[in-house]
Amino acid sequence: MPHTGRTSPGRQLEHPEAAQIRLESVLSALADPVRLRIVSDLARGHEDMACISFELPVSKSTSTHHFRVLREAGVIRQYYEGTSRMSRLRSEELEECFPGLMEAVLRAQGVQV
Amino acid sequence: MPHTGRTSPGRQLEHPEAAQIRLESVLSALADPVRLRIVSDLARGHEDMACISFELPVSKSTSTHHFRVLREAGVIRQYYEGTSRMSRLRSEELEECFPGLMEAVLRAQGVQV
DNA sequence: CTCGTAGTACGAAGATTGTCAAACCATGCT
DNA sequence: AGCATGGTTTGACAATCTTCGTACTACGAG
Repeated sequence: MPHTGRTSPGRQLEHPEAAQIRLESVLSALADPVRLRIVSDLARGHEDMACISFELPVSKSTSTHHFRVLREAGVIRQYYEGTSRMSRLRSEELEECFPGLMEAVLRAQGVQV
Repeated sequence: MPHTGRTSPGRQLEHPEAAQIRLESVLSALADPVRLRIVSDLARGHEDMACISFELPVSKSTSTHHFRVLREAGVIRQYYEGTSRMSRLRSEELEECFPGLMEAVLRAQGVQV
């Protein structure tokens, strides 16, 4: 099977554009311990991690739910890589929309920024 | 009744100490349009405003609820002044706990910081 | 003392949220 | 083809949240 060395198509994932990211949604997304931990882990150099490698204290479906909330709020970007789904922080875009916000949140979480 | 020129005792209002303020609670408190607006109004120079002068698009009881959420999260400090209740941002303490957080949120709300 | 004003307390209704299990789908490997 | 793995979907449930109206309390003014 031809594999161009790129990501498989998979299903399309909805992402808001940078301009559509709303502060309220971002704050809401970050106001949960599980999601705050996901974000911290991503910021702690674990960019492009598969969902499974987060070892969250919740079930698979709950995990899916939290990643979706983060994605739809515009906090992370996700893409398929084979059978797993990778996530990364949308740092630059968030910095553009809400300068200093993520940095403040991450620092409050004890993440080296 | 002797009136020393100070605030009336009123009922005691619960406020978390600076060290007890949790990031998650603050984010949660800010993740609501009504409360975000209260905070913005307070930051926009309307320090020490009585609840009533906010002209919020909700009923009195709902208003009380939102102010309490903000107070219990440690975002605002409230005290009685006669029959009305004054509120002010706990800016310094928040800056101590989560440097840059409020500033980022307020700027995202278009408030001059 | 009486009245008006500012706010609180107490349900209650309705929406949203976090959680799970079970069934399902997609990809990659053998 | 068949299977294992990683993730999704659906439906359910309990907890929490936002909202309201009504009844109540506290203070100040007349």
